[in-house]
Amino acid sequence: MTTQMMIELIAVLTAVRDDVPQVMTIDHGRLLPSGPLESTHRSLQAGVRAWVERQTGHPIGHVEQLYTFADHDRLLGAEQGRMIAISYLALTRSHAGETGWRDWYDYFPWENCKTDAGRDCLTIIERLLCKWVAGMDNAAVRVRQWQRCVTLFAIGDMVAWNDELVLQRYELLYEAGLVAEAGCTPESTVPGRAMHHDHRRILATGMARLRAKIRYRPVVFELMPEEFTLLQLQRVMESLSGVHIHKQNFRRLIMQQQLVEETGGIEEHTGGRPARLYRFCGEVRQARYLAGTKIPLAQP
Amino acid sequence: MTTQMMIELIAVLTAVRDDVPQVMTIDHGRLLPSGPLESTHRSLQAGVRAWVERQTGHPIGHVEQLYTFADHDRLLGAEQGRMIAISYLALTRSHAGETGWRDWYDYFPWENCKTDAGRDCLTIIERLLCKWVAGMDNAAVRVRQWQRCVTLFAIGDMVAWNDELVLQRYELLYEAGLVAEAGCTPESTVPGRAMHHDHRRILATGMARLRAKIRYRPVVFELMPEEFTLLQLQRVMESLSGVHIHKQNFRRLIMQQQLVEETGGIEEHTGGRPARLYRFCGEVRQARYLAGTKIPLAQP
DNA sequence: GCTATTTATGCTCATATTGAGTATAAGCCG
DNA sequence: CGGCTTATACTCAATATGAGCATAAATAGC
Repeated sequence: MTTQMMIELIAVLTAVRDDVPQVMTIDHGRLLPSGPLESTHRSLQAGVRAWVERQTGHPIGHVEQLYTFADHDRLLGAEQGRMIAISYLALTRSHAGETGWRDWYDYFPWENCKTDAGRDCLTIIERLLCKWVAGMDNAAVRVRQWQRCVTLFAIGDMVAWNDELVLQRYELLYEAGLVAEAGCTPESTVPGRAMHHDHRRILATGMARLRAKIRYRPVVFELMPEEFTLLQLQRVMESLSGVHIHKQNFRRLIMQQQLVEETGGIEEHTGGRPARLYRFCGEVRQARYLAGTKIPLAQP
Repeated sequence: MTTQMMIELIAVLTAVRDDVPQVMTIDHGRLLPSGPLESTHRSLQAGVRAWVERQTGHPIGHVEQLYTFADHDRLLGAEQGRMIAISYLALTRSHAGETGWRDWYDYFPWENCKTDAGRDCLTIIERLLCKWVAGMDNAAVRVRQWQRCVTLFAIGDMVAWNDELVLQRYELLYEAGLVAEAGCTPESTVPGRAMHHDHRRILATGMARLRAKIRYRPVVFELMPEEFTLLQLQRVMESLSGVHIHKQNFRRLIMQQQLVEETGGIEEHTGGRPARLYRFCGEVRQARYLAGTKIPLAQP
């Protein structure tokens, strides 16, 4: 009855470079950093850190658990028992061009609504989903699924785009047969890079978690350099969420929450008036850290 | 190097009975329902459902993953490899007095700030924590730990009580040696029932997750009967969060979000004017479901 | 030097949301 | 009937939010 299991640790390691969110990959972008839990690992987190740091050389800041999977897809041999995958979200500061980093939006172009490429991709998806539901026999099912498409992809502006529904959107596209999870279908009809196994889905889970978390916890600062201007901070937030932010309101909210303090330094090369430099000071203000953070994320 | 693992599934099954949140236990309240993942289970969720329904007879509504643990405390024998525990939060409607149900606040009396018993417990904790930090050598550490106590337990009204920090509070008490996790220390100085292994900690994780989730997703309705009055709904929310809610504002927010619709029925025996009965209608309004829910949770 | 352009930063204003309270309705109990 | 309870509608002030105007201070082109 009871079977022994193999445990695999998988990391969605994210950094932001030149205002583009990136994820660490191996195998030419087809796999996330991952490896089996070993007896030398003192804990699951330690195991993830070991695997990731072996591949990047970076110390990782924030690490948090994402999800534990054990689908029947993940069966090993009949006698060997099942494979269980424990996934983690890890954040690190900007890197100096090591290999393995790939843009988030290479895998999920439709999630980058800020850019023309993202909007074009959404147009394609809209048409394909329309065709998908049109081909359904049952009218009630057709209506319900179209409703789902409309809310998830904000079709027709009836509903606002919700940037946190990365996973739900991916799963809808997967159900509709518009993405190839295993990468073995070269005629995948929606733009975007595929990954092996369910790694693309795990990446979606990590993106969704991070987009949700930056709204109420000051985790963005794990991705920022020691000193930064407020516009740099805003650009990072925007690139992660894929949504525009009203500049003046963003500053207002950041300042009034006292998450940052001036370093006294000035960034000269802004292309305009020089900007003040700030540093994160929420670590010491533990009260505020636990109380949570608010970020204004407006619609395009 | 790579070791095989035993997987244990653990459920924090919650229901609300007579406005008191309860958790399903076994072994006279000393363990959460749990059992090993078996090869007959089609998925992890299915395994949890199987274990829980075997013990309660109830169909469970909402099930969501909480956390996966693999502490070194959880070692089996040297050769047998480690034990991994995957915990789940499960919700079910009110039950008719089966055995095994225990009040949340038997284990965490201090989390029930609404009641006098809860406030008394907090007074005791405040004194004990004060003594704990006073006994520290390093002044800097003492200040930092006292700051932590103040923010987590809202000591001295400098910070508002945050009902979601159940786990952080428990871990602080544990660090301070004020609770006995294994239940083998009869002289545990803080009120509250103990559990075996780390089950009390897992319960804390579940409580924290549920308290956080009811604020932005309509999961409360999983705990409600088919028809209910708005006061009944409010009482359930209050008992889960352990915090008072302003009645009129609560109604306003629930109504304007259109999460419920009138059934046309009337609850006569309210002790005052009869109340209208409502039912949850958010399942059909998927847009609103995905968009999220807001609940006003004020301070005492 | 002057002007257009760019970014930084301060401030205003209408609107929406929230917290708190008042007022009235409609049942029960003695 | 008056006194109690709960239900429900509405008001009002304080805050928060979304959107925009205005000014400051740099650079680039002429």
